Amino acid sequence: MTTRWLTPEEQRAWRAYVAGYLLLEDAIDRQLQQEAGMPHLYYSILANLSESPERRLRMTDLAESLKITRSRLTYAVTRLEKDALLRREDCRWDKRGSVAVLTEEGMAMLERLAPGHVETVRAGLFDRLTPEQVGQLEEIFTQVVGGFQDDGEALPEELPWRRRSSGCSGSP
Amino acid sequence: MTTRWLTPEEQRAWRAYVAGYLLLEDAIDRQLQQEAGMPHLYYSILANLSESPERRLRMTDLAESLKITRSRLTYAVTRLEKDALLRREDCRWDKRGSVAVLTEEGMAMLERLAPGHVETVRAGLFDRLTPEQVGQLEEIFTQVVGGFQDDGEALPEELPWRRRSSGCSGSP
DNA sequence: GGGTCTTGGTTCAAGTTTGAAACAAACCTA
DNA sequence: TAGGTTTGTTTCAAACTTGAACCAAGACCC
Repeated sequence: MTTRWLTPEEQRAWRAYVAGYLLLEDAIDRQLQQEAGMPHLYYSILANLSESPERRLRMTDLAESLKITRSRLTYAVTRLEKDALLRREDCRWDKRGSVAVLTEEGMAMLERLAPGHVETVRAGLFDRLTPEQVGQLEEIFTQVVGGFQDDGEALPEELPWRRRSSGCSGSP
Repeated sequence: MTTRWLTPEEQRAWRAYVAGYLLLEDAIDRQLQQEAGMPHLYYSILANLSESPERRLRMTDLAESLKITRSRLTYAVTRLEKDALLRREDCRWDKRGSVAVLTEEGMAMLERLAPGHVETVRAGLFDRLTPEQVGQLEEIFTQVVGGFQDDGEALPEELPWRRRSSGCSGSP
């Protein structure tokens, strides 16, 4: 089959989108870099941990939830651990595994950074959108994310009862 | 003033958006990397040049149009030049300037890559959206981009008649 | 003309990302 | 239970990005 090129509408949308996310990411990265010497992803790691039960998550689950590679996560976590914002612990039920745990310092850092970060996200995005557009944005990207889930796993949750829970909770 | 946190709707939209663009960028990068050993940005540089008059653009204009730093562009252009996909020429009207010019090889490469690239963008994004959503996406990100224009330049086009054209066209 | 400021572009070191390869533990199967 | 496969994670080198510092060359100003 011959290529289905983008329609003019799609082209315009694509260009706007690419320009927009570059500007937005840039603004966010710059803000966090200034405030804490840390890029957006690293903030997201801390934020993600802070919302998990006991503020801990297995590496693979964290990577999956953040949509990044394990290797990328390893590097980031090593750095954050060096900064004492989180620590690694061995998973007691699976000796291969390791879990990242947010430290008190990490939590404090997050609380310090959150207002400025939110402000940047607002200024760059939400303050420019109507409530309807916020809904549209969610809908659009939920569909996008959903699309990739299907691709990756062929049959999502093929064997639900075998899915290991992220596990490794409970204090040491 | 106390922080205006994100509403639940905004939070959901933000999460979906961040996850979505990571997956999308990843898919696009991976596809181009496989096909041509080149990340998305490098493809965009070639594409951008191919659409300019005489397939040439000044570095600064190119950087601005792509929303990236000059330094990042310098690095990318150096690499692409090494691959003979474009070449640098001196700007004759401004001895500081240099222009990137798409070569025949570059154009050929672009034509080879375009179908697969479009297919990836379609599969990841447009095939999952209704025509209305395409319009919404454009609207949303056009507003986002617009927002940043204002920030950067205070008064956009403050002195329109002084705006230098990208210039440096015409064959050597 | 000779400062001074701005603009266009590159360079450099430090930090990050990538994908493939390496490892080790866990799981399976005969 | 030994051998083979899968899974969880790290390591490594190569590529890319970042921001600050730098070097011209234009522009402005007296």
